[in-house]
Amino acid sequence: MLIAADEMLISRGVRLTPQRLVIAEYLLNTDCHPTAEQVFDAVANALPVQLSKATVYNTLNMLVEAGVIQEVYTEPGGCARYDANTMRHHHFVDTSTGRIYDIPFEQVPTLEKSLDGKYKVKNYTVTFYGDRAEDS
Amino acid sequence: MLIAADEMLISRGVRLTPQRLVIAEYLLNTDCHPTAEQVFDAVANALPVQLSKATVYNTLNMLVEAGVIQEVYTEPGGCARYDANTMRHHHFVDTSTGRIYDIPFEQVPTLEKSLDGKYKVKNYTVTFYGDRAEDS
DNA sequence: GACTGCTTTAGACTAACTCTAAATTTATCC
DNA sequence: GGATAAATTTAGAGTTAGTCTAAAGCAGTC
Ligand SMILES: [Mn+2]
Ligand SMILES: [Mn+2]
Ligand SMILES: [Zn+2]
Ligand SMILES: [Zn+2]
Repeated sequence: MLIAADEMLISRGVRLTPQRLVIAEYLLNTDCHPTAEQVFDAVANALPVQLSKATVYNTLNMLVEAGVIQEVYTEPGGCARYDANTMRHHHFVDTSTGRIYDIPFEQVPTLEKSLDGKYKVKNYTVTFYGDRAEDS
Repeated sequence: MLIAADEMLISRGVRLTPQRLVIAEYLLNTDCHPTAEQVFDAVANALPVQLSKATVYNTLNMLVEAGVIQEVYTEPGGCARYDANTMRHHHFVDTSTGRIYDIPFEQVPTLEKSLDGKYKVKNYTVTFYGDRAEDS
């Protein structure tokens, strides 16, 4: 069953528009970490009007601000990807397929405390690269 | 004392040109992880000729290929930074100054083994964000 | 129905590169 | 040293992933 985007947006104080609804609905129901371009392609023809790229970017930035999604960068020098998994988690990039998998935060030892007192760590990112077996 | 860029380049089979020499010399003697723009600004007037941005980018890519430097991305969506520290290491970004510090690899617990058998980890990156005290 | 304040749109603009084609430099051979 | 060939550099055009702008569309309020 689909996660209800309308309730999610309303609960975060975001005004509903058809554009916002389809974009949020798409993101809330995929785990494929799409780019802005991929979001545009996926939702454009679910709308009766011509969708603008500016609206896609504006909406994605809005959803990030509202805490509905996260912006993630997994490829050095690559473009932003969008992720409705807002739990703190890590990423694994399958370097042969390009697919991105979520790695639960608890599955990896915590690193905050590994730096000495000189560094006050507020946040950190871990991205793994390699091959994932059983790629179904 | 300065690290000798000419020997380093020759030993890697890179042809010497004045442009390559000043760029490599600059990078081998700083730990500030400069952007291409900053490299350009730092070396441009050490040369008797007009330096082209294309040469800076070409040379940086060359030095990466030759293993003399590393390209690192520490800010989400930000541009490439160049790093003559080619040891495997982590980065700490001071979010108030933007300065980037090297964190020795051994100072942080190894993460290769933390993922289950489904994932064959070939590489991973860890970037810390926060404040560094004693910022001299 | 007018006023107000979002929201959306097309397209101009930007930053960080990459590519191209011509000019310059460097290396090789005599 | 001079001819030739190959590599390098250069200015500027092109590209990609965005952001910004200004006008048009819509929604909620009086
Ligand atoms: Mn952004
Ligand atoms: Mn590159
Ligand atoms: Zn994710
Ligand atoms: Zn470094």
